[in-house]
Amino acid sequence: MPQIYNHTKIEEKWLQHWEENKLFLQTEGQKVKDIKDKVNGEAREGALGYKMYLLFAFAYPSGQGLHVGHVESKTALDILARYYRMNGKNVFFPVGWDAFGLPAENYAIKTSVPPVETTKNAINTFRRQIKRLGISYDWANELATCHPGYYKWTQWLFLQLYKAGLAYQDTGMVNWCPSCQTVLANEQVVDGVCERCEAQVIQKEMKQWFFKITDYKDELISGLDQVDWPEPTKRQQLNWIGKKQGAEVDFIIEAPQDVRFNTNFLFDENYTEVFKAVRQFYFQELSGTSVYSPVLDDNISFTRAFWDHCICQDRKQSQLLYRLYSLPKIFELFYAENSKVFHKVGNDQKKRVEFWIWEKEIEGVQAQVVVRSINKGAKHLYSLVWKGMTEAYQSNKKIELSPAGQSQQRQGINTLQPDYFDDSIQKFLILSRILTQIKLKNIAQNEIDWGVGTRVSCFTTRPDTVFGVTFVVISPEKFKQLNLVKQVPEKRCGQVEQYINQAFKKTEEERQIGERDKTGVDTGLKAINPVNGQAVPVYVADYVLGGVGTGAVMGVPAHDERDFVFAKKHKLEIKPVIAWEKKGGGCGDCCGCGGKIYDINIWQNFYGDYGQLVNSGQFNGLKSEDALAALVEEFAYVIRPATTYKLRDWLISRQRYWGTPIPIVYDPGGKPHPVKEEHLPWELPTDVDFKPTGESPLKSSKQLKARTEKLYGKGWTPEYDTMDTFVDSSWYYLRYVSSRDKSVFSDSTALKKWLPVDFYMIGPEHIVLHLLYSRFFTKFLRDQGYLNFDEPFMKMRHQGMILGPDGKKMSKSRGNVISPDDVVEKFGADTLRMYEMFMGPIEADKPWDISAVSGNYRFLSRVYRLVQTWSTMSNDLEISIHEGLQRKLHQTIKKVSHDIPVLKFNTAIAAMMELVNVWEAAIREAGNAGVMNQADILAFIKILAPFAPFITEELYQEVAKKQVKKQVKKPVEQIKIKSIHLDAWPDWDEDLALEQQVSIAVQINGKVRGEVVMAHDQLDNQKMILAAAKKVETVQAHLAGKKIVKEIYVPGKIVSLVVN
RNA sequence: GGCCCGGUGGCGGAAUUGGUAGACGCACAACACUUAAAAUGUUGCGCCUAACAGGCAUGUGGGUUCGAGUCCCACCCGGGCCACCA
Repeated sequence: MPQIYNHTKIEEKWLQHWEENKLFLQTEGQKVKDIKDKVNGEAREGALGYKMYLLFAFAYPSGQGLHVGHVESKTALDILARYYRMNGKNVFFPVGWDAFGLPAENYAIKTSVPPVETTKNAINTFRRQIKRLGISYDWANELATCHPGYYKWTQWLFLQLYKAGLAYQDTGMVNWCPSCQTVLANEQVVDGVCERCEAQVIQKEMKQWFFKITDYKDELISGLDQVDWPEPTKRQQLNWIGKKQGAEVDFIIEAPQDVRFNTNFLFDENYTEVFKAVRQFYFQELSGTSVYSPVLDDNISFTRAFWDHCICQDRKQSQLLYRLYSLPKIFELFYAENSKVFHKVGNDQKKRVEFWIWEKEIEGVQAQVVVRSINKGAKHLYSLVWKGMTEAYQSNKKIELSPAGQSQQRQGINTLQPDYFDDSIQKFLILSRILTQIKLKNIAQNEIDWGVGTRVSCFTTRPDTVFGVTFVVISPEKFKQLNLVKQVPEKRCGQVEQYINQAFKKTEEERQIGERDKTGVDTGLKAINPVNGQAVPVYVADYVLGGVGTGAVMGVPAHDERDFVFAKKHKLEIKPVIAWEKKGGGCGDCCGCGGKIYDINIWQNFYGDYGQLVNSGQFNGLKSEDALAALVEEFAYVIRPATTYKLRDWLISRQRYWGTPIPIVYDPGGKPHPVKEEHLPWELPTDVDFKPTGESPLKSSKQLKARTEKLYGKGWTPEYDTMDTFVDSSWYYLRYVSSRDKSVFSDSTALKKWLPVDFYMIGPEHIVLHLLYSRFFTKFLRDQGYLNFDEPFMKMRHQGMILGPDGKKMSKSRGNVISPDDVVEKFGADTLRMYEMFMGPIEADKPWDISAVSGNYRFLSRVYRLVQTWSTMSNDLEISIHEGLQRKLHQTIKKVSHDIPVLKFNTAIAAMMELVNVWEAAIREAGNAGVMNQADILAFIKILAPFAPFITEELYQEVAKKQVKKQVKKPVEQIKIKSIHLDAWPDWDEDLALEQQVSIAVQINGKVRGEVVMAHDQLDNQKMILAAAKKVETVQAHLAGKKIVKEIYVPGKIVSLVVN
């Protein structure tokens, strides 16, 4: 029997043996094998049940092969897998490849080697390396995203989203990397340059596919309560979704005297009348007035009855709100030059009724106003109908409408149904919300110039500072959209237009991040602050972004840093409206009391703090937190609570070859149609030119075009873009459980058995997007009836990074990359695994230290030698059980059993090292190896097994065979022993694990001066212990001549004496 | 600028979550074995001090407590993510 630890021989032997015996395949083919749950070691940390789905972050098989960073996280998860298996859990531990992606394609561009080949080679390398490490993956369900058997279902998923209206096409400016020749997501642009190649990113307009992840924004927030994830990870998800609560405040932009009236204004002669109506609309009663409509050639009366419909209990809020939100839309239809008008005659209770229907598209929404005749001559406004909404209210019932663009049917609300307003203000608020969500072009656009009245909503998180508004800033985008340029006084017109054009160019070229200059231009327009009627200047400035909030900001320089800088630069008034409590006497900086004294010349951070309202009219003295409610109560028609989100829809189109083709075909008219399901997988063609041309490489494929025309008809063209690889990796954990299934994306029985994932190990680099997208897919598939859970990953932890020996991130360019192959060759996989687990906490970043590896190699060698010695000699030995060693063993089993589930592998290994130290000392003392019996030795090997699977298997087989040989007289070669990795985890004896003698430190005035040693069953005897403590010699020396003031005894821990 | 994570011997890191700081390993030193080296084993190893005894020590400064690496306040340093987000 060899005494020398030959790692290579041992590891290769067992690797082959396990492979041949299919040791770790929990599933065979697509069927999930049922394993009887063992009773032993039942759920030590509880709550996890008997199945255990362990998932390792989907890996991209790069050409360089595995590096030591992969080894750490894979080993950690492997230890869990082996531990849970030995504890009787049904473990599912699959592996697969996120195989689509840019590196293979870039390599193809350089060398013309097809990505299929490079990817295949890379996967083979990875597979070999991983197996060599002894990772106990279930290879039967291995998958790769670039395999048609997988991406068929990625495409199927796309089609499901498309059918549900959650995949849509839109044109927009996208980030374009001129070097990679592709569209980049915002998150792939770092400081204005491409994350991958560092080329300057430019903006380009393209038609793209989007997934409507924003539909799930609220559930993506609330779902986080269900999962056990690190808090910072949850916070990052929340940050990304970026839900902000605040308020929208409406400012009315008043055109100054020299405003240019449009000559072909429709209602020139009626201007005063319209003007009057609008004034009343905002500020007064409207009933009794009428509006002349040229198309109808008649007046429309806003009768008392009309308003009666609108009135409910709380007159102040409901009526004003209604007018505010519905009337601009009605007016717009009436006055729009290009609205269509239909005339219809119908019957209502046998009476002839005439209808006039105004129809116009307003921002993609077909809006209708129906007017019907009541009496001869008089016309009565009847209803408002909006086509294209997704929800509506009829009477008091909420009704779901089919998604926009899907149905040609008219949809809408009968806003004037009296019973709609029957009971509560709540419904009214809901209605207002719906109406405000339909973005309208400004009621004062183009031809109609009201003289008053462009309404600009400003989103703010600080409605409490609304009295401090001294200017309003509108983003260039919004300014253009509202057509406010037309209202700008002539002499400023050129300046404003120039600024806006410049701002757009700036976005096009690229936004310089470093430049924080608060440029802007005074438009000469004035906005009315609704709370105090003050007219403040309106600026256009590009520090306000079109896509954020409402694209317009109320400038409160006293309490917002950016507004402050802007005000200073443009010499605008700064008006503090928040007061803070002064700490201490408020004496300035003499005593560090932090007296908060406001100075409009310097910006200080605390200006942004909450406090008490001052200079705010009737709201003075109110706390910031209470201000919104009070403001809404008073100014409901111009201030309303509002919420904004940072999250945008997910742009999935990539102008790339090596990805999943988007399953869409276009008819000769250019209209998109989904590829029929029977044509899936919609295969990626092979006859493409990889060289970048600025267009999708698939355009060069004759195969693809021919296939499309053959299946769909002449003149039909395929979609040439492929999908973002995040799409592939957002559902792979569902496919694992039945990866070979050809009939369904994932087998429902298998899903029920294994999902959701119990433990997910993932690097911190995937925290935001991968998780967000995966959660979105899970929720979508649940809503489609395919899944019965809300969150895919129940528990998640992150592995840290292994840094190079220089303490820097490993990278090829730094030349500090460590290959696991070299380490495995020199020390073996067991040592590599042990070392990486021993380096420190799994979540921390740790530098690689090759000399430290030898410590673990030494440890394994010692273990090997010890067990071998014992095994060789045990026949001739008198076994005398060593009590200290027994106790240490059971303490170690306990410690390791507790540490593994919480991933504290480093301390578990330290504990085992201690045991071996004690063990060796005991042997030295006894003079021979007979200090442990066989059961104890096997128990130790077992707890080491998850960490070092090869050496433990070897030793276990040796020792166990010996035992069998004693019982049945057979040649050793014929004895078959079950693998250690399928055997049961050892139990510990709680009594033995308990420390018999406990040393209790004695402190005097907080300093340790001695200790008393107590038997563990005496620890509750406070009197005795205090007495003993005082008798300790070293303690006595410190007590001499002093008086004991206080005596404290913390059971089992410490005695603390206070003397004077 | 915002948010997050860290700061403990020469190094990687322990510390039952408020109870004897430095487990375990590396490196280092001395010794043993050896002609010698490697390997292996034994012993030592936070700093100050000749030493006993003691004193000082967990980024800095305060605080709470019988007792603080751990809790609170202020600050310094390093790393990561986001960034003109109203």
